[in-house]
Amino acid sequence: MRKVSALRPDSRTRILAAAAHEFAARGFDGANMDRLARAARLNKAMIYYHFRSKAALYSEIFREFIRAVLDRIRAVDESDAPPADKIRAFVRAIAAEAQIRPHFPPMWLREIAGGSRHVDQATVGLIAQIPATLARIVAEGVANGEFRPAHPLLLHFGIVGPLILYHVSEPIRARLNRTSFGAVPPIEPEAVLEQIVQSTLAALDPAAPAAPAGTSRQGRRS
Amino acid sequence: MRKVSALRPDSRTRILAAAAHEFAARGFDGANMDRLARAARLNKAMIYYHFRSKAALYSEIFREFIRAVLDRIRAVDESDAPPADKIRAFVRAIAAEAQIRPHFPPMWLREIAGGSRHVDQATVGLIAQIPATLARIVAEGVANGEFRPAHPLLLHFGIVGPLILYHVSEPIRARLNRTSFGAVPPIEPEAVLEQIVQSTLAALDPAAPAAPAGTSRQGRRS
DNA sequence: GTCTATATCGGGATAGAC
DNA sequence: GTCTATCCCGATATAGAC
Repeated sequence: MRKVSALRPDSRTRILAAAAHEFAARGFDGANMDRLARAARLNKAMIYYHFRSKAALYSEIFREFIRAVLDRIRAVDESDAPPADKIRAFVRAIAAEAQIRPHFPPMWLREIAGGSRHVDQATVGLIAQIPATLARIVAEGVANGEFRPAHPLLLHFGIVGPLILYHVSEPIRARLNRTSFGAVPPIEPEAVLEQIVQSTLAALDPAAPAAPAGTSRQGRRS
Repeated sequence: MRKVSALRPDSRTRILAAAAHEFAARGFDGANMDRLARAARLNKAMIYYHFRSKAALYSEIFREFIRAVLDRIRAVDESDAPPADKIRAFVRAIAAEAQIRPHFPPMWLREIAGGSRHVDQATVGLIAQIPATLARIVAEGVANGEFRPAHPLLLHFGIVGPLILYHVSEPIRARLNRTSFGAVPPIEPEAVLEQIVQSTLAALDPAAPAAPAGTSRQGRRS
C-alpha cells in the first residue's frame, strides 16, 4: 500500500525485507534489531522511525504474508472450477506463495508452534480463514456428490504440513548433504505438489476404501 | 539414566519437566530461566548446578526426545512385520511419542523452522535417522514388489507434517473455539492416524494412479 | 529521513553462604 | 544440594543533531 521506486527500494522496504529474513531465521525472540538494521544497510533508529516496535514490525510482515495467501485462495474459491480442480489450485496457491516468499514458511511454522503468541487477534482471524476457505471448497464438493465428507482442518494439515516442511527443510537438507550424514536425493517441487494433491483427493474420494476412521482396525495384512 | 524416587521427583527431574514446557511454549530464545525456575519450584542457581547452560539444558531435552522416537522406530524397523504394517507402526510410533510428550512436537517444529540452530551435529545425525529408518522400510517394500519407489523424505513429510501440526495446533484450536471465530469440530486422534496411514500407503501403492512425478504435467483436468 | 550516541532493563550466569 | 544477592552484557528503544 505504498508507492516505491522499483529500482532502489526505499528504507522502509529494505527494513521489511531484512526483517522477514531475520524473523524467519531466528524467530521473534531470536531476531536482533541491530543485525536487522545492518542487513538493511541502515541503523536501528531508522527502524523505529518507520515502525512503532519490534512487535509491530513483526505483525505487519506476518499479516501481509497471510493476506497474500488469502487473496490467492479466495480467488480459487470464487472461481467456477469444479471442486477437485479447486483443491488442486488451493494447494498450488499456497505453494506458489511459499515459493515467492521463502521467509513465510518458517514464520508460519513458528507461529503455529508458539500458539500464535506474536500475532494479534485480528490476524488470528485471518489465519483461520485459510482452512475455512478449504472447508467451503470441500462442502461444495460434498454437495455435488464429488467428495465424501472429511474433517477440513485435518485435510488442511495434510496439505500445509508436508508443503511447509518441504520448503522449510531446505537448509537442513543442504546441511545434511554438506556434512555427508547421508546425501539426500533432491526432491522435485512438482512431485511434492502431486503427492499432496493426490493424497488430499484420495481422502475425499467417495469411492475409495473410505477408512471409516473406526478405532478398531489393526494388524491387518496388506 | 538416573535413579529417581518416583514419588517426589528430584530437582533435576523437575527442572527437565519445567524446561520442556518452557522451551515448547516459547522456544529457545523466548524461554526465561527465571520463569523456568519458578515453575520448577526452585531458583535459577539450582538450574546451573545441574546444567552447564541454557543451551546445554535445551540440547539434553531435545536429544532425549529424539532418542525416544528413534528407539520406537527402530524396533518397528527391526520387527519382521510386512512393510505395509511397518509403515502403519511407524506412524503410530511417532504419534504415540507425541502423545506422551506433548512438548516434543512444538520443539521439533521450531528446530525445523530454525534450521536446527540449537542442536549439535550429533543430534542432527540422530534426527536424520528418523527419515532414514523410513527409507529402509520403503526399500524393503520396494524389493518385495509391495511398494513402488517413492522419495522417502517426501513420504516422511507427509507423515510428520500433518501429525505434528495436529498435535501442535491444539492450543490454537482451543483459542479459536473460545473466541468463537468459528468453532472447530473436534478431530479424532484415530482419524488423524488413519488418514496419514492411508495416504502414505496410497503413495506407495504400485497399482495406483502413479503420478510419475515428472516435471512436466500441469493444467490438466481431473 | 538519516545518523550517532545513550538510556534503560531484562535476563543469563556466578559468587558464596548455609 | 539449596539458597540469596549480584554481576554484567546484550538488546529494545529513544534523544536529539544534521
